[in-house]
Amino acid sequence: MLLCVYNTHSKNNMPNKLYKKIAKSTKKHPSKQNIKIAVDNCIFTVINDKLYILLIQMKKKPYTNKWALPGGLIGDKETSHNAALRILNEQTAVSDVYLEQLFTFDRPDRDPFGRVVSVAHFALIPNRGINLRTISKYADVKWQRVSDLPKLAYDHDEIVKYAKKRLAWKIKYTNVVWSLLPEKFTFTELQNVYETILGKRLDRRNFRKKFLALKLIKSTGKKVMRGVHRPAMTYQFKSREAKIVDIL
Amino acid sequence: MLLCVYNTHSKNNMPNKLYKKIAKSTKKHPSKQNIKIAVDNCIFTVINDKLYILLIQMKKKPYTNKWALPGGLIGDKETSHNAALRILNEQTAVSDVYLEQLFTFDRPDRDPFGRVVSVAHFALIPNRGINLRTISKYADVKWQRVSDLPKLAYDHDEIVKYAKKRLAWKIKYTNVVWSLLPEKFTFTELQNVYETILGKRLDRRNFRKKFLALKLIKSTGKKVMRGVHRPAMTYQFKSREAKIVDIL
DNA sequence: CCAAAAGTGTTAACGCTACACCCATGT
DNA sequence: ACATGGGTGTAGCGTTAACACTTTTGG
Repeated sequence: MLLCVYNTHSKNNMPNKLYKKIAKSTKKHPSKQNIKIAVDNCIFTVINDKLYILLIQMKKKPYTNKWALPGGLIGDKETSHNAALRILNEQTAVSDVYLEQLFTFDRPDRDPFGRVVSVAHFALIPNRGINLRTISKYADVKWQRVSDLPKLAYDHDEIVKYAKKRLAWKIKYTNVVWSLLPEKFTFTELQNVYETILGKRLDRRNFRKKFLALKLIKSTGKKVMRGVHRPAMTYQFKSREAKIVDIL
Repeated sequence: MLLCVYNTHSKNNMPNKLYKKIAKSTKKHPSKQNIKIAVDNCIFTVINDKLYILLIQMKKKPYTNKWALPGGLIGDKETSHNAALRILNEQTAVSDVYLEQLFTFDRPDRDPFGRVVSVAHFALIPNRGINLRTISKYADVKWQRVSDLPKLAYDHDEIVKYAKKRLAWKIKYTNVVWSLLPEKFTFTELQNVYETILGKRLDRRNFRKKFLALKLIKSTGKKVMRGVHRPAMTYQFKSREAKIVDIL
């Protein structure tokens, strides 16, 4: 099942005729404003019950070999949402993604190459055998444990900090967990995601009770072995769409 | 955050098609970007227990005489926050203001004059004898009841809709109410703000109990007459800073 | 038999909701 | 005296948090 999540602010009504009209009339804004606008993605996933974000390694000075969030300028006819999807696709080729606008970072000195305002985005993807690919612009790409982040380029430390907060909130008050999990998962796996993100242990019985009461997931009827012990029932989400539900 | 979820297996898989189109047309990073960046303010206040927002009346075509949110381009060395403050000041001359970034609206066709991305801001100000002033750029300025809004220019309807949601959330889960109230206020006034914003009536005793338990406000010791009935105690906030507290 | 995680209920404390009567004032 | 909003307490209910033993498997 392929899934794209769009927020309502990036409506899909962008007829090409309109682009042309816009292109023709762009001189009507008198200002000599010289600011570029970009997108940076904070992409989370869970691998072996640990939380990771995607980092790229930069080539250009003064950030040579520094790690940073993947990003890039927005196209003239592109929404920031689509720019974020495009950039996400450059590294991951995933399609099953939860994506939302995070915050716009605009300190005038945040980019040494000139004034660039960044519309940071926040993505959650399940770790289903994603093949990372490095594009020529970057030296490398990798998944980095969130609990062990290096100092990042630009103001990306700040963006990640903000994104972590948003993630903790999201997971508590919405059902976005589905976007971090494989299609079938055990209750322990589900709980581990919560414990990792919230940074605290939860009572197994209470967690199970509460989560089942939300009626978001159903048993698949199949059990799975996850080690030398009793097999665990697997579950799946009944529906994969964004909802606001008070979870924990 | 409002979300639309599209399943690409379904018949009407607009997003996926659109995504591919965009991905193709903007594959390479745009070297020369022609996008302006602006700020729009959604400024709330409470007057006589009713919720209002500040609107300006436009002069230029095609929006002549239409109402809109006050806004303007960001200066080359200015943060969007400061731009929002500057613009707020053009109309209101208030200093006691709660201001935060709301969302970045970036539909390519949102501005008929050219591509302008707007970092919408959200402001709450107390109604302490604010004198509105119209600047020459606009035909007029006014406070407009939120329950009775005209159709606005650009995508400002959408911005206001989003801001109203954010306000309802903020008032429930943080202590920002202080920014909508005068220094001293009665419990009924406080409750009226909540009822107006949440759009429902609240039980007087429970509201009082709950709010007092938060220990955010204290009695001033002075009573005030608000009509032909028993005088009411006035209260004030102990501290006027942003906190997250579960209120209602 | 042992280790290791899966699975399962009950109780006590707390918080929330619902609800009705007296008080202080100006006319 | 009366109309108007100000001010107050309690009881029932539902939700949450704390807590321990049995089951299933592979080695």
